[in-house]
Amino acid sequence: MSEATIRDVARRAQVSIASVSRALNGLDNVRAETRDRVLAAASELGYVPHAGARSLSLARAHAIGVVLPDLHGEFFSEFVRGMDREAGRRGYVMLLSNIHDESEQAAAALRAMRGRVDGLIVMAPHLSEAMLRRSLPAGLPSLLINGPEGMEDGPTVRLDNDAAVEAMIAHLVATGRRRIAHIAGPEGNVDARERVAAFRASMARHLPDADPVIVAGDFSEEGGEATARAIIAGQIDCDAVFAANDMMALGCLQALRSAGVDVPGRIAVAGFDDVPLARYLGLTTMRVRIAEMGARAITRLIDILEGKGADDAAERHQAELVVRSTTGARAT
Amino acid sequence: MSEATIRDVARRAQVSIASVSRALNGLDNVRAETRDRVLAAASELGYVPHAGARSLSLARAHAIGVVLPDLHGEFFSEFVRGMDREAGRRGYVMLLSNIHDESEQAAAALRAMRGRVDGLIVMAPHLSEAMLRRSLPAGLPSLLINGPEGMEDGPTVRLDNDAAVEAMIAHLVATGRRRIAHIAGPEGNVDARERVAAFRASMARHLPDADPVIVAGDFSEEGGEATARAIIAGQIDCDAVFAANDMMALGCLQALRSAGVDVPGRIAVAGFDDVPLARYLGLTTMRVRIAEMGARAITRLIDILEGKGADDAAERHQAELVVRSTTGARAT
DNA sequence: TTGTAGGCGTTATCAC
DNA sequence: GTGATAACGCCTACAA
Repeated sequence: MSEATIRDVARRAQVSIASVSRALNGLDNVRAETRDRVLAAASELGYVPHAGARSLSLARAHAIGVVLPDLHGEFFSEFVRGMDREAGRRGYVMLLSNIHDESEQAAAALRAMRGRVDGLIVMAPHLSEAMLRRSLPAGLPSLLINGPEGMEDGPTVRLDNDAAVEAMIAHLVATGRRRIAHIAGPEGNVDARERVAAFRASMARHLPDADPVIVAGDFSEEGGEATARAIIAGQIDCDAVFAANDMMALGCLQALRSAGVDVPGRIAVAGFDDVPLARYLGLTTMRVRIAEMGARAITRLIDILEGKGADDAAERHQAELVVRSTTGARAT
Repeated sequence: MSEATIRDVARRAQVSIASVSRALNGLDNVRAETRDRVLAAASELGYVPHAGARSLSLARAHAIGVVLPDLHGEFFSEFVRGMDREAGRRGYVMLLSNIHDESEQAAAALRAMRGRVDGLIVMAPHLSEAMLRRSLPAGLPSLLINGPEGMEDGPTVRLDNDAAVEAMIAHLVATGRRRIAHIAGPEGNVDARERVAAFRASMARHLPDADPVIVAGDFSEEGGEATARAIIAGQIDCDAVFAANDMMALGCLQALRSAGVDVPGRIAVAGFDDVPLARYLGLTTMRVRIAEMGARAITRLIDILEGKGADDAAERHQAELVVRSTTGARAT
């Protein structure tokens, strides 16, 4: 019942455990015949090396810890898939952990990783820099994804929100929009903050005379619907809505249309992320290649772990403008 | 730089490592003053126990391995979230691994878990029984989710496809449908197979005179569209389509509607899973509470690990009929 | 109450 | 080429 150990294999093959280890790890200083005996014994016993013991002895777990906030749907699954694939390719396993809030629980999740992983990937758009510095285990190399500002002293991967927002504003302006409103994400979120700032900057560049309208939102459909109601009620005057994510854009889109507002005839609607729903409903948006970001994070972290040179770069990934039917030309 | 060990704490607190261990693990046979000295030393050094070493000595890793096929979107993320939450609550971490095909790679992924986890949760709707028996590590308790038939000798969680299909057929029949077509999923998939069989049985019960139409599909939108084309071309005569998952149902729905077919007036469309898109587009479907299934799997596995009695039950989870606008009354 | 020592399953450094 | 043996970091009898 209990698993065979290297000792059992040694006994059965009539050799020392040292030889078993050598044979199984493919070292060349073993006689061919010895190797065969060991291999045979191992397979007869169904022996599988104990990864825990192995990593203790090697001081290498061949595992990386991934700490994520509450992500949803395609975003989460694509991200994890990208990481898992790359990790698997390099011979690492992935230890996944969700953190839900700012509290102790996050620190605990990080602590629980010590001694089981060789490095950490942390996505924490809502954690503060102080919090992060306090709870990141000292000896563990870690890479931050979309982390808070001011943590660029270590390796980092993040979305280039400035370029993305600029691309969208340029598109809206090019298709004749002049009064563009932005639905922002939650304040605690770094991406949301960056997008608002980028929106301001971009608007100042393209439409210096316009007064940029910014509506508060929370990344949920409901936020978009509220904005739509305000537009319909005449409280917001705009000919385009650019939401900080797709769900808000879709909520807004649906509310506008069911109120009989012509989209894109009278008002253009655009989002951010390119969730499947966006494609399905023809929403213009910025596509984020999240699986790729995950894979890159893993690649860089493993490169660091395996000593392919220090790497403290702040890598920015570009989003891609996807024009669909919610931002066509405006009605004249 | 390199992490402090229990020895460093012992030295600093001027006690033996045994006392450190006792103090840190909350055993009561330590003098209060000793405990305080240890705690102080530990926190000064920022000491965090080495989980790997700990699990080697305890023979318990407090980790469970989760092996999944290629799942997508909300299905994957909800499932993982359900498991992660429950695991975290019980003090376990989750080791995630995707397997993509039937080959060696699956066996390797399972092997890589040995010595790092206490138990395994395997979701493998596409692996054969033989394959599974061959590669499941002997000494590792494992629980199968939606596994192949014939593996009910161990603990198991699966969807009750029979009841789900029966509920949907009953609903369709009750709303006046008589010629119901089923779009099946890929043949290698257990759920798809079960749904086809259940469809046959259910049809025989409700409409013994009807000749059940079954169209091949592959769980993708495209499969649904093909079916829609066949219907429009008159190759399939039906007044209702019940697809084995939502994506196919949605593909079919969209193709039908854009060809001007009245849904549900002329043809009713129903799916399976209740993905967010289904809710959004008003698709009638069977809701699968996947997070709950994940949580239950974790709960049961941990109960087994912690010796709360053996548990070889084959637990079936019920899906829930969600009636929306694609299956209203038919036009008369 | 505390400390010493052995063991968990490996790998690596020595001798031989 | 092979075999003892000392780590790796922790827990836990057993002794004191």
